[in-house]
Amino acid sequence: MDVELSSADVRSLSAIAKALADPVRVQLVDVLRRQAGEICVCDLQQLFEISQPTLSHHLRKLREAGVVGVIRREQWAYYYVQPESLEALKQWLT
Amino acid sequence: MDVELSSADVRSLSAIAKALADPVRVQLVDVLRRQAGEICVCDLQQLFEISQPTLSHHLRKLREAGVVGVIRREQWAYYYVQPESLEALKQWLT
DNA sequence: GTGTTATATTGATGTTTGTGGATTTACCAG
DNA sequence: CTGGTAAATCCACAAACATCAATATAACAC
Repeated sequence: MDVELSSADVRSLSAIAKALADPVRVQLVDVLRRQAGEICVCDLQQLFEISQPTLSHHLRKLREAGVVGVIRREQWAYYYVQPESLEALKQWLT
Repeated sequence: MDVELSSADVRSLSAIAKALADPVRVQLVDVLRRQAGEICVCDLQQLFEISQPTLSHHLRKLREAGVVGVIRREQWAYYYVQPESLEALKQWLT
């Protein structure tokens, strides 16, 4: 595509970039993408040396940007990457 | 590549994302990439409805992240995209 | 019901950010 | 040298952010 970005595009792209603008969140997305499936928050906790509220905060940021989704089963929450959001950024970078 | 990200990779990727985590900067990069050459700051001023110090601030952020470079000729400063930096992010997203 | 576990939210704190007015630096033209 | 212009830096301030302790919510086990 070669048309100008709409202001909606600009806002959307910068929002996705903002979601990735933290080392913890880049690593979270990396782990989730590698998994190619869902990961329980309880498992993420062991991979990151941050407090539980901080992890929850970062997952929320990613969720609000549409980068990840969550499904709750029983008492657990399973997160997964939503590839479309990252695809938009990738396309723009191409 | 399918190896784990090093902590340097993580920091580098999040730093580039951070540089793109603002609508003004996304638009700046978009304009610069479209141009496929150098653009004078004096021309950028007319495209953006922000003060000169604010524009300078955003260009500095992009510069510090290695996303853009600058060359000074006479009394003007010409900015250009450094594609390698964006390529790293794009590769990770792929 | 009580107790336990998983996750989210609240509240507080220190840090970073975006913004623009005022100033400075650097370069050019007389 | 003086005057003018381009761009960066300084300064202040409000808003957003990352972090974690404390608390709340929700689902399970008994």
